[in-house]
Amino acid sequence: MPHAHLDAQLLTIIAARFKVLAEPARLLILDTLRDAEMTVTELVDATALGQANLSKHLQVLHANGFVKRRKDGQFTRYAVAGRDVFRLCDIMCGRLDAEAAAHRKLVRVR
Amino acid sequence: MPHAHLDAQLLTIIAARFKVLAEPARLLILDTLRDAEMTVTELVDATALGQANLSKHLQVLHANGFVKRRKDGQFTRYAVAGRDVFRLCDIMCGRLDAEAAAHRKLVRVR
DNA sequence: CCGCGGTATTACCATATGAGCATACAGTCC
DNA sequence: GGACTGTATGCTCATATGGTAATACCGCGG
Repeated sequence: MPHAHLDAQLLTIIAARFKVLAEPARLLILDTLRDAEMTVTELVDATALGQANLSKHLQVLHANGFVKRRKDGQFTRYAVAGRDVFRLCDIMCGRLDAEAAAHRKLVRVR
Repeated sequence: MPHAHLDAQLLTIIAARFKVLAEPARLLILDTLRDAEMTVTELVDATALGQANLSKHLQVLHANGFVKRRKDGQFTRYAVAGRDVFRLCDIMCGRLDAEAAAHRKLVRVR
């Protein structure tokens, strides 16, 4: 059967989620957290982002369910909430690869 | 083996791609084009977006490889370039479903 | 209790971008 | 060629948002 079209309101919500990932800094944070739980300070060191900036991005990521956090004394330890984020990035990268290949084919007509 | 971390420049490119999808209007366009090739005017009717606005969004979608276009006389017929866009949306929707379910579980403690 | 390190928040600026209008451009038919 | 339809492009405005500095908050150790 044909696909049911999406409601306008749902589209807005989905767009908002994509917007969270539409930011190099946030992708960097997610990539840095890929295999390890880290504190904010550790992230500051690892990413070279400002502390306030980082903290705000972490709030956004958390509010949208991309990272989970855990209070540990005076520290806050962040980790990615699920692997599907990376699946999204992988698909995007796949698109980039395909385009790059197509480009090469156009340029080098051998 | 552990995953290789992504280059900052690549992250910027990926973010730019996500940004294209971070817009309800563009998602609406893609959804409208899901199963059919359409002209700009048809899209204006189907989406209730302004013509100029629509045309600009189509340029963005095309520049980023999400739609392909075909000149047909004085018409320009647009179509989705690949199905992977919908895979991206499906993953996002899956996330939303999971959160909704978790919410219900929290609210209705039965 | 007080200072301190770790984190979150607020205020501010600069920038980016979506919407809409007007207009330019292109192809078709008379 | 001129009028008309279809599409793209500039321009302007309003808004949203990322970066940063200053500061508030919070838990811990002395």
